[in-house]
Amino acid sequence: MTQPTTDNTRERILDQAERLFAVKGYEAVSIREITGAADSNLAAVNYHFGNKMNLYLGVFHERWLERTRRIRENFFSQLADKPEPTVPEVIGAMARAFLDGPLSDEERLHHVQLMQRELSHPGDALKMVVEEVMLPYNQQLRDLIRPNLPKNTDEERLRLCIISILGMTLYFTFARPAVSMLMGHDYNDQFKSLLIEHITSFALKGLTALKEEK
Amino acid sequence: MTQPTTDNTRERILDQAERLFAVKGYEAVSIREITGAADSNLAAVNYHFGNKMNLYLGVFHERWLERTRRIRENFFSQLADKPEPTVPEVIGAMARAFLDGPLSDEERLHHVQLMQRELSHPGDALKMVVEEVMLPYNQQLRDLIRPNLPKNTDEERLRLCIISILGMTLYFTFARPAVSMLMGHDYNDQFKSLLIEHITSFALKGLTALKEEK
DNA sequence: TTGACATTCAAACGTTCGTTTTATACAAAC
DNA sequence: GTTTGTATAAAACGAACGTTTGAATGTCAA
Repeated sequence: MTQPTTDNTRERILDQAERLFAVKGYEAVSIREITGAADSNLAAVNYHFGNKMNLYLGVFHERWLERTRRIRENFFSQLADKPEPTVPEVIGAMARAFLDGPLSDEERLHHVQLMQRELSHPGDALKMVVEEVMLPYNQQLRDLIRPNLPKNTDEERLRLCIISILGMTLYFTFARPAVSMLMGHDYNDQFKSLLIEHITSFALKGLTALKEEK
Repeated sequence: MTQPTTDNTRERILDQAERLFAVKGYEAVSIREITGAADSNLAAVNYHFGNKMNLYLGVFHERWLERTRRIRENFFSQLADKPEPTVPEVIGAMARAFLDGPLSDEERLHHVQLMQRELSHPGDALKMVVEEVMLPYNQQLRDLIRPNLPKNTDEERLRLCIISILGMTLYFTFARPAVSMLMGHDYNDQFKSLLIEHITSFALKGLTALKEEK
């Protein structure tokens, strides 16, 4: 083989780093723990990524962004055969893409946990998360929904609605342990369906608030 | 004076520990940083609290719970002269209690950040947060709202609505930097008013989804 | 004044951390 | 065959960590 395994170690480190950073947080994970889980040498992190923070940013650039792309693709594929999707179709597609989409339960949790960490404790990755992901996705959602709203709909209020819907969806993902305790049962398939249903109908009704401004 | 300052050091440590734990997270803060900010000796933490984790739990028990109590009091005082408050009055009071209530901007941020950290990365304080605060508060909100809903309203769906409204409200607090970037301006008084208005109207409309179940 | 107790302090404990260094293995290039 | 470059390995670095120790200080009752 010419290129047998160019960089298997690097990929294994990224995998384990994403998992551990998501579960425990940046400071709570040591390089030794990551390289141990990745079956590689301690110095491999510094060889492939320079230092720990660069590995953290690498997780976002080479893993997290990829997951984001898959969620977005799933979202648009749900609307592919609908040239002019209705609002409930858009909202439903978004809820399904996040809660029942292309990611496994574990992947989805890690994905949102990493994002969550940057949102509540802004670090070096927040700018990228907002500018490269949240801003364009928010705008796409607005553009899909706006044709179905009154022409004089306030742009600022529409933005707040989109943020609310996404925030609600994220909340049901990363606060899963608390939600389970509050609801009295865990996240089985039936409950996930109920969640998607709830988010869709609640958000759909919430959006009607836009039609009643003075 | 008989009891001049029984334990001033202990209180200063709790103050600084809450601030630093909220801003940086548990693992990112060292005992040396806390005692330095509190102008006390390094060993004071271990003398007054035993160890670092006990100090963290102490922050929740002796600071965070107190803040929760003040928010709840503010909420109920808004409804004090209304024996049978309407749904918009309840929702509005909740949004104001969280976003414009008795806490300073800094206090509110720290309060929600601490809570947020436990929700997204469950630790030893999550059980207390959910059982002593979220469960009773959720129930009180449900009891206030239910009289104004159809009698056959599904209890489970109502719970989901309450969680959604609280989640939305929390989201606008702890994700403030991201929201600012998405909205294009910062959290001044005018924007906070707009937020309260938005949350109230969006949640009110969202609740109407409960009336249309099969 | 003495004794007992509570609190503060400086110093050190052993451990773990991120990072660096040095050496080794192995491929392709000359 | 030698050189060059890439990847992994073991060992060590100084710094910072949480925690413990034992002496010093202050307070109040006897």
